[in-house]
Amino acid sequence: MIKVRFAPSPTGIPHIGNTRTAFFNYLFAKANKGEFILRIEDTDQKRIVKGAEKAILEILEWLGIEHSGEILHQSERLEIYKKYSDELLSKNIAYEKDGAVFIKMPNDTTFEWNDLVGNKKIKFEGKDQEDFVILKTDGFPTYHLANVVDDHLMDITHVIRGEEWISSTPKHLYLYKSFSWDAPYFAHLPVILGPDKSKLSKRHGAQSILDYRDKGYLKEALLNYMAMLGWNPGADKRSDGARLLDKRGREKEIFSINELIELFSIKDVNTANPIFDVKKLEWLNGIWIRNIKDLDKRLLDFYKDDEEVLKLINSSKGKLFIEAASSRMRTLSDFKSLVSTQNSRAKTKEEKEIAEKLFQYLSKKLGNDWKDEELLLEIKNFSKENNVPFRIIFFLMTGKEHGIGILELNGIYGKDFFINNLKNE
RNA sequence: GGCCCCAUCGUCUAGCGGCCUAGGACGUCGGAUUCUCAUUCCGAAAAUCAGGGGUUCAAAUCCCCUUGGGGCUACCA
Repeated sequence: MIKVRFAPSPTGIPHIGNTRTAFFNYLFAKANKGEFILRIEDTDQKRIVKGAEKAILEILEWLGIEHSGEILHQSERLEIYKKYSDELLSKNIAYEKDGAVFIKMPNDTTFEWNDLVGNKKIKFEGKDQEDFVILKTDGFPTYHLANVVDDHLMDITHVIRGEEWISSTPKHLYLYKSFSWDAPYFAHLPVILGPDKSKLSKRHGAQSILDYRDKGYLKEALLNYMAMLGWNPGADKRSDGARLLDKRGREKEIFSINELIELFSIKDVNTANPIFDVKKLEWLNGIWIRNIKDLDKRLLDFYKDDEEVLKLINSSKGKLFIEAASSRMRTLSDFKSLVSTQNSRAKTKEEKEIAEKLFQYLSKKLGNDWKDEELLLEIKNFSKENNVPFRIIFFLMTGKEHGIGILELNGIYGKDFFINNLKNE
């Protein structure tokens, strides 16, 4: 049975790259009816960041990346690593120096494996390998030891991790060999780069999934985007060998989590480093906002601490607001400004005169009942007769330069809203 | 520096020897629809497939070199 793991170290809040690694492990497990476990690699006591583990769990939970079984902490398994370190010491594969345990790397061995990403052989010569520490003076193991021991003990079949681990894979291979254990399959995912082709970092704006969540991105969009960064469903998924197409006949790129699970294959992961493009993420988020069936619930959750917006959504007009706003949102945070009745700026003197004129005009033509069709017709007439561009009229009537349509606002607030704005200083 | 990975429009990518005068998407620019802004629709510009050598009847696709980018080079992961 296939078993994979996500093994973050709590030394910081995971960014898009780390999270994608977790997601690919999850997709791989799900796609193969396997198991996905979570292991916290807290072996570097000095670098542990308070709250990091909590953030990791929060991210996974929010995205719906569920693990099975207990969450293991390497810091609670020190005796185990000590035991295996001793074993290598007794086998003369390891030696002690300055109170730490080192592995003596053999010069005459070639370390080679077939990497699942790109399906290629990667080879390192023993002579290029330096001895390395497996047990530190503080009694904690290094990643190399703990990782190999745990992966073996937990029957991990596939190690899917970031490409930054390629260089240390020979160390791991040697450890497996020294313990006479079978090594798992390895799949090294290319790291995601920032717009300037450097490693993704704070400089590239909000970096953790939590930040994106707080900015109003949907998990569906984030997951969809992360999956498409460096992966795409190969044509071989279809019996006729054709590409997956959408309704318009274009290559499909909007995928639900279930579709991703169904289509995911590690063979289809790209070998090149993709660059994170927030523009495409925004576009995807807009698509998902317009397609998600429970937008109202998402908004309620997103604005759970915002009384004002909450009241609006829960009001009898809530549905109309959401409907009117949905095509105009790229993130959930757009909702608030969209439904706000706050004037975007003051009217100029000239605009005030037009507003008054428009008010008189509409009152005269429409009387007491401002019906949609007539309202629209009269606005157009006024626009034409007085040579006032529609965008000015929109501003005068709604108080904003752009936003939800006049007819939609008429349905929500009725004529008083417009009159107020026209009369408003 | 050494070792390793990578290389198709600005970006994400399709492509696995003939279907490629290289397709799609984001972004950009035009246009249509439209009550502003969006949405939706249509169209355009945008890659001599990093460069150079091979192999082959035929190469974006295979091989080599160069260049460029990335990773590792810690008693960090």
